[in-house]
Amino acid sequence: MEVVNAYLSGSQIVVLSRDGEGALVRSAVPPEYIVYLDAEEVGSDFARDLSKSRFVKSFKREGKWLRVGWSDRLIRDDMLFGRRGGEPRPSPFEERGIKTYEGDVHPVRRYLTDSGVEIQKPRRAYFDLETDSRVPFARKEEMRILSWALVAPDGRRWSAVLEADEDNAERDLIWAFFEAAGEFDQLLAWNGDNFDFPVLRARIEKRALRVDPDRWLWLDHLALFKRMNTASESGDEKQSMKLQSIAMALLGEGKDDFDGSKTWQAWEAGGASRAALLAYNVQDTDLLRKIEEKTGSASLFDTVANVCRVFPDSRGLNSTVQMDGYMLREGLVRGVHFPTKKYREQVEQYGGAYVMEPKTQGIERDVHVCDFASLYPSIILTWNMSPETKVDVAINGPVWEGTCRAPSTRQGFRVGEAGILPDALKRILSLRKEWNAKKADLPPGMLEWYEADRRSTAYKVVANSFYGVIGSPFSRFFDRRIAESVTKNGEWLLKRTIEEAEKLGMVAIYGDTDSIFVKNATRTQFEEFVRWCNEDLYPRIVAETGCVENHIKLAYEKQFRRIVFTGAKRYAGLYAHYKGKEATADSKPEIKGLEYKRGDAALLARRLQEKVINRMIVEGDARPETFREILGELLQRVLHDPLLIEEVQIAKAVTKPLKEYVVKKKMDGEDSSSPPHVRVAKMLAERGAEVGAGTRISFVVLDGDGGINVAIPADDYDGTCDRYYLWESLIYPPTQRLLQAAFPESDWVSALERVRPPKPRGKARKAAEEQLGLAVGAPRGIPGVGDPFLLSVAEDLGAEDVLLKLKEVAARHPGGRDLVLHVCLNSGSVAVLSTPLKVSGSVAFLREVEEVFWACAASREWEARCAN
DNA sequence: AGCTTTGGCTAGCGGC
DNA sequence: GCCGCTAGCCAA
Repeated sequence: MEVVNAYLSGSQIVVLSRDGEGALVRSAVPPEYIVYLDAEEVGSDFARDLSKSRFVKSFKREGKWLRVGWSDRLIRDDMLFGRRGGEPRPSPFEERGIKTYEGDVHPVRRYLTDSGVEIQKPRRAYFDLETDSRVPFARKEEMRILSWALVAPDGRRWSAVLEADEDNAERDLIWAFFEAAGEFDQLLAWNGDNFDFPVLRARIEKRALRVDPDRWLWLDHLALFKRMNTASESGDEKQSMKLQSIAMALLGEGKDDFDGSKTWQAWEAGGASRAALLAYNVQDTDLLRKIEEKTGSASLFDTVANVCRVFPDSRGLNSTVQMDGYMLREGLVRGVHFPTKKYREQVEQYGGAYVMEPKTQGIERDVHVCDFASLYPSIILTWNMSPETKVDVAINGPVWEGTCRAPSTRQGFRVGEAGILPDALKRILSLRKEWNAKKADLPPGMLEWYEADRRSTAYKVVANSFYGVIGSPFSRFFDRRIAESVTKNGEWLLKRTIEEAEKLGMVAIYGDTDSIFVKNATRTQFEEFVRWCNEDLYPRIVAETGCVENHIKLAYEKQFRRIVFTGAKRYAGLYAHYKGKEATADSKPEIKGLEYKRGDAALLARRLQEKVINRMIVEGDARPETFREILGELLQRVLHDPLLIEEVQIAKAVTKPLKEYVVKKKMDGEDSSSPPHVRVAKMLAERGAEVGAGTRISFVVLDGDGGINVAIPADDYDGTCDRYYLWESLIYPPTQRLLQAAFPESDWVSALERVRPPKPRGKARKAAEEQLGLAVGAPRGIPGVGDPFLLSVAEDLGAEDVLLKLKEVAARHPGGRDLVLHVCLNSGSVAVLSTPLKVSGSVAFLREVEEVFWACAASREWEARCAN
């Protein structure tokens, strides 16, 4: 039997499936709250008590197991977790020291597992809601839906707009949506988990619509995209997760001039304006269809869901859920059950992989790289790691008969019969092979070819998630000892391999988790080394730890013609060949970890790094002058030219609700500052923007000169920012580190590191301050209302020029009239004093003033330096 | 409420 | 200027 959805509804599980004609068929099964117990552990007396208990609805012996069904969920919670009332107390099983198995498993999961039904491919549709922009998400119960659009994969589309600002009209609108959605099983919306889905549920309730939303599989397209699209080239693609940005990067379309924050106004205006709202709504929804057409993520996920026997909705995206689905069935078939999942307090971390600190000097040439094929899965297979094969063994001395021992953790495992985890892994990997073979037999591009390709990828996804799930304290399969044995065996294999390479005169300059970078070897020597490792070394050393199978395999992956490291996990290199295929003249460099790859680096920083990498790594230019020239040119631009917001902003996500950012108290009792992106996030939230966990905050630093940086939302950018900060903190350091690593003998520090002219001090400052009647040490940073504000004092700047420019700025600024600006000329010194009336309005003005001032200072400074 | 892991780098803040 | 700490992102 095949099932497209199943959910608890009242006192039954509603099961939906599509028949041969595609019609939706409903059936119902009773929900079961089951716990498995080890019969021997329970003993006959307690077993009899249980079987007679009024809380127990079903009682069955299944081999060594007792299968006990509770009368309902509350009884289950009470019996297993001691959850009734407020006071936690030990459960009857805990009191007797009896382990329970799978007691937490949800009735729908239980039904899917026990019945062995197949998960059908759902009929998919995409949708998007437009809602009243005046209402924040927090009050979604009052958030009127203005329009909706629904698009099918074949391009058919439905949409509707609110007729009147009345409850009945909205009721009709929502009703029409569910009528259109009726022929589909799975509904996707961008960021649906955090917006469209909860809004729709809230409005169904508010308008008392007789619709059961559980009848559909709700899948957040953004969450799907994030999970499935892991490959990304540069930081450019990580700037924004907004639908329009992703569509732009992926499809080259999507930018719409409609202002999403003004939906209410658009609707209220009626006529063409309301039509534009709906058109925008439909167009956005169609982007989802196009994104899927391009990526195939949802199709792949359908396949993963089918393999794991989970439903393809947002919940099913979680690895723990997928593994639960796969393994519970696997266990049932083999007569194995897994522990009940309980809430866990934070648990201690375990040790992970080995990362070598790069041992390089400048740009290295001809570096060979090998890596282990699927290292963690092959370790689990080789050492037969599984909860039920785990066994205590002697820590020292010979390995016991019938067991193997992880060399670092000294954890033992029985060998011979495959454990349930390795067995499942083996099946998954062999299925992957099968589908790969089928794929190879089919003409590429055929429907069946795509399906085979997705199957193969789906099995790979599941196999790769095994280790992570074993290491997760939130998973049923969590086993710290096994997880640590996996990582530490990896370390052991990596270090043993390095040792052997170095015995042969090669030099390992870097390695991370499963890879080794080697120099002082020819291609043939390295090939030979890898072959020897596979044929001789691994079978031998693995057998010495008691293993009876060896799945460890090393592969010669690539050779770098040139490569430079700035530290662990950070490098840029150019291939000589990749898997034996020679690089061509237009081969792109491989860049890892550098700011170029990071979504939280300023665009100017990424572009500079890219340019320098291309020059020194791709083109092989090794003259420091080349780079000094590039740097000098950019510095001039950064200090003097107009800069676009995209070039200067930084974007960072807040990872939790704003309230949860703990504000520490300083020694003086004052609150300490949050990170800049959090401060800006709070500003935006105050203005009414939706800022939740995961929201990316784009901001610009106006003043990064000591103390706490002054940052503003990118939307407030008016062309002014702290250009010295921009250069000294954001743009130059990433490239400086790269150049320092590549050309260690050159000096990349003194000349360009500090470009901010020194603040005047001593006599010049004092004179100006006296002249202005200011106390020494006037307030820094953004002043409060009415505070006198000493911006800067400097010597010998061509004071007349400065004054002229300042007047221009004052005249241009709308709030200039309210701002008292004093410019003091005193024997060649200039001081600017301002009394802002309203901080928010005056900040930009003040910054512009300061900008002018320092620009003059900087050009002097720069000229002086160039002359030297 | 639900959650795949650990290792490493960098920036910002506060305290000395 | 250094160090401890938080935070975010990336490599594997």
